[in-house]
Amino acid sequence: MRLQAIRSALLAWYGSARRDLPWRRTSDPYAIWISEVMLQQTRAAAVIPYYERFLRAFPNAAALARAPQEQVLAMWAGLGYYSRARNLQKAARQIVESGEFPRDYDSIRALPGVGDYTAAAIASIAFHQPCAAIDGNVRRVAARLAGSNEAGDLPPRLLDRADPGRWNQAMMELGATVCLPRAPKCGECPIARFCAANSRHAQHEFPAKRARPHPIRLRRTLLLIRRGEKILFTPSARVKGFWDLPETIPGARIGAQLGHFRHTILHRHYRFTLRLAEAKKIPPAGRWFDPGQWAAIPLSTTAKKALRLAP
DNA sequence: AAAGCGTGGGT
DNA sequence: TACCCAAGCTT
Repeated sequence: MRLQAIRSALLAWYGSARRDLPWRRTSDPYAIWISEVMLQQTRAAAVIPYYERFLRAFPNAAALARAPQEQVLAMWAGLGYYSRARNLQKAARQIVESGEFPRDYDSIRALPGVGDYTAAAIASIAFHQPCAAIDGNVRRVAARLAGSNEAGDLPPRLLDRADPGRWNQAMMELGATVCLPRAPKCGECPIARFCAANSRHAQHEFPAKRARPHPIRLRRTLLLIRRGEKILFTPSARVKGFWDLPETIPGARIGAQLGHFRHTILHRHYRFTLRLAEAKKIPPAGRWFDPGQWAAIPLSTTAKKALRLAP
């Protein structure tokens, strides 16, 4: 494999074709860490507004460490995989405790919520350490390049030791914009001439696809219970740490149907019906929030969708 | 080590 | 509509 020729071709392409993403304008390890955690299993386009708001609210590890967890979850609401937000804050407290952001791969890897990929990304981008960051994009690019689903040794061999952070981002950018999972744009690919899969017209064979759990369809009713401007919320039955509209309240009088919406949580496909209701006795865990408070509390996505239907 | 964890955009 | 799957980590 012509490693140096591949490096030159990909880096030349990255120099001219990369997207302008906000986390590429910083060299602050804290900001790079936040962006990498937000990007776990999440598209760049979805991350951008969250990244900007989060850094404004919590500009450094100390600010994140001292914030109430409710405020951190409220900022994360809608981004998904909420254990990321809890781990982020746990890690921020460790960083403040230790006095500085960890600078080497092993110490970064030891932070809660940071696995092999994220540690390598931070170490290479923020600290110029020679670590290959291997995410889903890089695995796919490597598998096609080598024409094999056992190409795990390729990313570290290919890593550009002169600028590992830039190299890792170039590999991921190629996977995210050109070497796409279902319909790769091989005609636009700067390294197609080195690609074993492309030469055999076998791009679709890589990577091997995994089995998925079969979908489950569910129906649920949410209740809209008002007291003046305030609405009754209860702890979410689906997403830990979030507030949702109640589903059932003993003795409640169920009234008019206000609308429907769909919501999927992993393989569970819900169809929700929103109904007006009145309740004499409310559950002890219930709390009343008016619209002015909704931005400051962790509100589940189902509650947000339901409230859009409320007259 | 397989399974659980969210959501939204693309096809 | 239905399905795919994304800059993964934890237990």
